Formats: sequence, structure tokens, C-alpha cells
Amino acid sequence: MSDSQPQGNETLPPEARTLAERVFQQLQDAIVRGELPAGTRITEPGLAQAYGISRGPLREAMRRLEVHRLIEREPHVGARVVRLSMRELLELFDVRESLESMAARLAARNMTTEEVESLRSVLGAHENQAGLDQGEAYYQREGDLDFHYLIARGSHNRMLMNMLCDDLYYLVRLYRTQYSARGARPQRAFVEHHRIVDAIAAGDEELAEMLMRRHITAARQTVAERYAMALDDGDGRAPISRRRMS
Amino acid sequence: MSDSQPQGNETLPPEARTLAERVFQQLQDAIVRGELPAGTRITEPGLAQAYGISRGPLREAMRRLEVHRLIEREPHVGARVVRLSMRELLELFDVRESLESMAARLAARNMTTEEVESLRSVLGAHENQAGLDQGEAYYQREGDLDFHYLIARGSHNRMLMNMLCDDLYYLVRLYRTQYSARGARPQRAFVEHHRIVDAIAAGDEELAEMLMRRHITAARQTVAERYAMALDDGDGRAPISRRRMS
DNA sequence: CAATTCAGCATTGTCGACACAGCTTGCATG
DNA sequence: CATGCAAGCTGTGTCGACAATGCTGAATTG
Repeated sequence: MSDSQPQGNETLPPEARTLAERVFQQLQDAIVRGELPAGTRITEPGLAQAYGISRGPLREAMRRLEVHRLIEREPHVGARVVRLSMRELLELFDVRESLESMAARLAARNMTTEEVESLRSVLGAHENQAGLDQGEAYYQREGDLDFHYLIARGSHNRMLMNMLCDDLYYLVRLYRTQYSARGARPQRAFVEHHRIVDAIAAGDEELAEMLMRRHITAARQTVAERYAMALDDGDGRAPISRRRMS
Repeated sequence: MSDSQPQGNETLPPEARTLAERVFQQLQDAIVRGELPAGTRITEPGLAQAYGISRGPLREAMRRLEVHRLIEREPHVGARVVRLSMRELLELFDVRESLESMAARLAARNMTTEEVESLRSVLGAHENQAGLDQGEAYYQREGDLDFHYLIARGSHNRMLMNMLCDDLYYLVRLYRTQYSARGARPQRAFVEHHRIVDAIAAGDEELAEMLMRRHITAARQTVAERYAMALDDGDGRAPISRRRMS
């Protein structure tokens, strides 16, 4: 896997920027990977000592995490890693449906042939991977997001791209670790991905938009049905698997 | 107990508790109002002294402004109030179209009768206001956003609501001050607003979504045509690049 | 024995100060 | 006279310390 790390920011100064920036990305990664489980209480002195920095940059990093909805803060009380409830997860799907269908429409309008080609190559790589151990599709977890990343970038809408890549997709990854959700229905997703790419390549905006909308709606449906019996509390908390990352 | 009137010290300001929060809101307001014009260079000691606080809380407020896309920061260089280019403005319209059409759909599904009623009352107030001095519709500038705010809230989708109310609508207000855009086509907008409310009241999700989409598309079209002769670069490059102040 | 109050502590909020980077300016030199 | 270089200055990045607030726990009292 080349980069499951999204290039959310615009330019490419990969190495040294500011300290707060690096800590922010490290924390972001640690959260979506599950190294910091949901509900973990984050104390500023603790993390500052853990990362070997002062509280100043760490506070700024936490501010950014808060705006990105990865941690929840309460004034004078503290911060905790977000615990995605089922309701918020379904809300996320609705927002994704709206944003990504627009991204698909714009991608069909603005994507260059090279971008379409790279999209096809990524899709082919995942297909081969899925052909090896079909059914499990472990790699599909990140591969699926690679696909959506490319379409978001292909929209050539910087604002839309930032919203999807910098905000929503981190929440998606967070959900997948918190619910330990393996990518369900891999073959169906593959077919849908192919059709979306075909529509984009053909420049059919309406079709691309509709297919993407159905794609995400179907995923939402699957998730909703899957957890329908497990948790029947519309507003309640999510039953997180309290497995530690060892 | 003490139900009558508690001490006026802290009634219920959920976010006015910390100093950084207040400064953030003050700065946010100052920017969208135009008191801090676009491109204004923001220096931390200057603003800190202006607001009578230290640099710590001000830095956190600036971080939040940065994430909300109201200021642009460059490491070791400084921060400036964003200058919305025409391209970014059109991008904003695309994002709004996608998000608000979904909000209208969800509002048609989830809005209570009380919410619909308040929506209608707001619309009626604006209509009377526009009846007084029709054509100018000064109030319509904020009134239009009131309308969209209520629909966003009516979606009962917290994530969608936060995205619209906390991020996009501030950018919309910022654009209106920067471009000194008076609300064009007021009567048409009124008609469209009424139809949207009717669709929402009727619970017609598809219709509400489509009408909202057309509503925003028409506004985008108007803006695009209006500035077509002033800056004519389609959607390739940003016509108003970030120029140096000097 | 239970409820309440108060003292102690941990953590967050805020502040002032130091270090480093980038820009400006003045001088020296070709 | 133009240009390169160096020194100063402005401003950001980072740090440690102090103050304020909320939580915890035990002791006391009805």
C-alpha cells in the first residue's frame, strides 16, 4: 500500500513544518488507527510529556482535532476521543452522500484523462487484491477510501476536496476502527466502483452523481441493517469493542 | 430553586466561558462584518493588545479561524483575512448546492410542525419587509441566511447543521461583505423560498431537494453572470489571486 | 447510616518571556 | 549606480509558571 496517508494539505513540505502541525497529524493518525481508543481521556500534561513537547503546541493541535470532530472538549473539564454513536454514523453517511455525489458529478466534468487512468489503475489493483482473498478484502478498507479520495480530488473543487479529505474521511476511518467494520459487500462495491468510473470517464455527470449516491446509500443501508439488532438505541452510545491495540 | 433570576454572573453561555472562545467569536464577527477587510495582515501582538488579552488565547482563536477558512496562515510568516476569489466563490456555491439540497430533503422528512411554522413566520416577516422597500431588500441579506439557517437546523442532522451554520454560512456572509453583494433577484428568491417551504411542509423530500438545488443553482448563475465581464476566466484559474497588500 | 460540606488535588486557562526565522535596511563594493 | 551582504528588527514558535476552576474524597452532622 503506497499511501493510506491522505495528502489533505495543499503543498508538499513533508518534513519539518511547525511542531504543533506534526503533533496534530500524529494525534490524528493515532486516533483513527485506534491507538487512542474512543473515550480516552486526554490530559494536556500527559500527552505533552508523552510527545516530549510543551503544552502550547499540544493545545493548538487539540484545538484543531476538536474542530475536526476527532476529540470532544468541555471547558475546564477535559477532552476525550470521540465516541461515534450510531446516530452520528448515519448522519455522516447522509453528509457523505450529498458531498460525494456532487464530487462525482464534478469529477465527470473536470477529471483529466490522466486522473481517470490513475483511478482505473487503483481500481484494478484492488480488484486483483480482492481476487486473491475475496470475501475478506482487508485491503479494501483503505482501498475503498483511496477510490473516494481520487474522486474527491478529481472534482477540482478545492473546498469540496478539503471537506472530504480533511474532515469526513478521517471520521470514516475512525468509524471503521471503532466499529472494527470490515468492508462488507466487497464484490458489489467493486461493481459499483467500476460503473462510477465508467460514468466519469464518459463525462456523464448525472449518471456519475446518481451512481455515487446509490453507492453510498447502499453502504449506509448495509450498516444500518447490520447494527439494527445490536443497538436499538437511537441516541445512545456505541458499543465499542474494547480491544486494545497491542 | 432560585428559579426566578439567578445571579447575572453566568446564566448559560455554553461557549462564552473561556476567553479564547469569546475572542474567536468577536474576530469571526469582525471579519464577516468587514471591520477587518480582506487581506488585512493580522499580527498576534497587535490583536492581543487591541483586545487586551495575551497571545495564548488569541493564538487559539486564530487557529480556529484558520480551520474555518476565515483567515489564511503561512508558517513563520503571518496570517491574513481571506480574500475570496471568484473561483472559490463558485466552489462555495457547489458545496452549498450539495449540502443544502440534502438539508432540504432531511428537513422535509424530519421537521416538526412548530419548526415549519417558525419558518413560515420568518418568511412572512421578510416578505413584509421587502414589501416596504421592494427592490433594495437590505434586510434580505441576513434574512435569506435566516431562512437557510432554519432549514439546516430542521434537517435534524447535527453534522450537516454544524457544517452549514458553523462553516459555510460564515463564508457566505464574508463573501457578501467582500463583494458588497446586495441581494439580487429578491422577488424570485421569495417565490422560491415559499415553494421550498411548501414542499417541506408537505413532506415531499424529492421536491424540496430539487427546489433547493435549483434555488442555489440560480443564485450561482446570477453571481457568475454578474461578474462574467469583470473577470472572465471560467473555472480555470482564480481571477482574484492572493495579491500582496504592499 | 446517609447526606452534606469542605478541603485538597488535578487539570485547564492564561500570562509573560525567550529563541528562531523572515523581512527590511543600510553599507560596502564591483 | 546597481548589487550583494550583513546587521537589526519585527513577529512567530515554544516554553515554563501562576491563577482559576472542577472533581474527589473524607470527615462531620442530622
